[in-house]
Amino acid sequence: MSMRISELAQSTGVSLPTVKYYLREGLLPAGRATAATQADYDQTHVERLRLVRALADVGGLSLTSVRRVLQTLDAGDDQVPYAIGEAHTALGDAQSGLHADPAAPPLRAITLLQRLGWYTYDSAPALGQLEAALDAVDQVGIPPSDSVLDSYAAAALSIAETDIDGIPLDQEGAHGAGIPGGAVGFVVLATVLYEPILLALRRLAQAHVFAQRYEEPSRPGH
Amino acid sequence: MSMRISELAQSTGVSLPTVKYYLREGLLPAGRATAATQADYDQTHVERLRLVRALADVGGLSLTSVRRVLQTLDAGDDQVPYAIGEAHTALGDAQSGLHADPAAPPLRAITLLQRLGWYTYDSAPALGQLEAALDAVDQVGIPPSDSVLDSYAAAALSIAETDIDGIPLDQEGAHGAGIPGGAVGFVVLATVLYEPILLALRRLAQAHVFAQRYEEPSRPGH
DNA sequence: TCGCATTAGATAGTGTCGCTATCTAAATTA
DNA sequence: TAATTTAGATAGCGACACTATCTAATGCGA
Repeated sequence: MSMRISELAQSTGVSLPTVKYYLREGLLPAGRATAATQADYDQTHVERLRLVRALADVGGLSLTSVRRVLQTLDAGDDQVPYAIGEAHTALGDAQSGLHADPAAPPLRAITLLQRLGWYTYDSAPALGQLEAALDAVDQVGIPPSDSVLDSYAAAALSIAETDIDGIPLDQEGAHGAGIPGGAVGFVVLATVLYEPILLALRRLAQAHVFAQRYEEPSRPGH
Repeated sequence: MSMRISELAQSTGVSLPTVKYYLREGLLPAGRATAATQADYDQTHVERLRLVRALADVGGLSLTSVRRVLQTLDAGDDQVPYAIGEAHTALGDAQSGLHADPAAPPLRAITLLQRLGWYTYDSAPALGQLEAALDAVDQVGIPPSDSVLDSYAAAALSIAETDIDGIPLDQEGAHGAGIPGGAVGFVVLATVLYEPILLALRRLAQAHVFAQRYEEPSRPGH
């Protein structure tokens, strides 16, 4: 299904100048050139473009991080045991401006994981993120108790099991042709794109629990 | 404990020009003026400044969102039943660039909540966020099954219960003097600042589950 | 008391990010 | 053939979060 650049823009809702910009930035592969001023695009471009927008808008990644994720996806290294590591490396510390002192070892995070009995590999970017988050929260004066951390960890573990269960074992996944399948691809996408779902559900659950506990005839909200 | 602006900057690790910028932007209250070119700052300023940095850096909020959160905190409306609503309103859609069509009702989100039997109040910003996230994830080709959503929801519910349990019932909370206590304050801060902890734990849990399942004595061959 | 550093307050400049606009020459399509 | 579209290049723009500079007043130290 061949299309021109203007159709590609139209069918994804992305403006034409932006499509050109993504091409320049290497976020979208060039079309098949048919002449000096003409190129053909197809369904893979549509899917790739939608993926870029999803990672940027929903996942909140910078275009630099999007590019890194796409590279990991394209590498197609579908060795399941490495998928998580590669996924998290691709995401890097893109998630937030958490950096603390990258030199200092994330002691509190490591201590917590040991208490939980979780496997750790020291270079995990998430360790640094966890450490920075714990530090910040302490400084603000609302340090989570160990039991709160345990609750969070238990919930995180259950989510992670759901995530891992979802990994497609057949190499080429079910998703679109513009998006490499396999374990790495799935893990990257699920990690980033299910995140906002989880966060939204947490907030909705807060409202639900709240309503239940403080049930009153009059409605909250405004 | 009185201090000058340069000490305030020093003791928080924020550059002096940035402190002045925050003062201009209304993110930090002015010091007590002692003369035309002199003002005193104290511990509340230190705490407020740390809070601003935590919300911005760890929570990933824009300074505009930070200002909104601070206003909610300062309003000091500690009516427990409204805390969640106000907290989420203050956070608004600051979390990500999720906006979809704000006119269209978030049908899928509402349907999901009904299936879960969760209380909904229609204006919840999180509903729109959930809807946008679900849409995006579908378009990319990795739609979550109902059972995945149920798992996520169960985990979210358990986290929310932990969150609500943590609300200090005594009005003025235990945290610093620069940070209003009470239910609204706690909920706002816990919602934003525990988020990165949860996300980091999820990733670490993924690595843990992964390691357990694919445990192998030697490196897997090719 | 002299003199230098610090300060408040105002205004202007900087660098990054994610586009958006314009231009040219070639090719397509009507 | 004339109008439109395109690739490719270059330049501009608006938001954001600072950062720098200036002025006049003040503190504080010797």
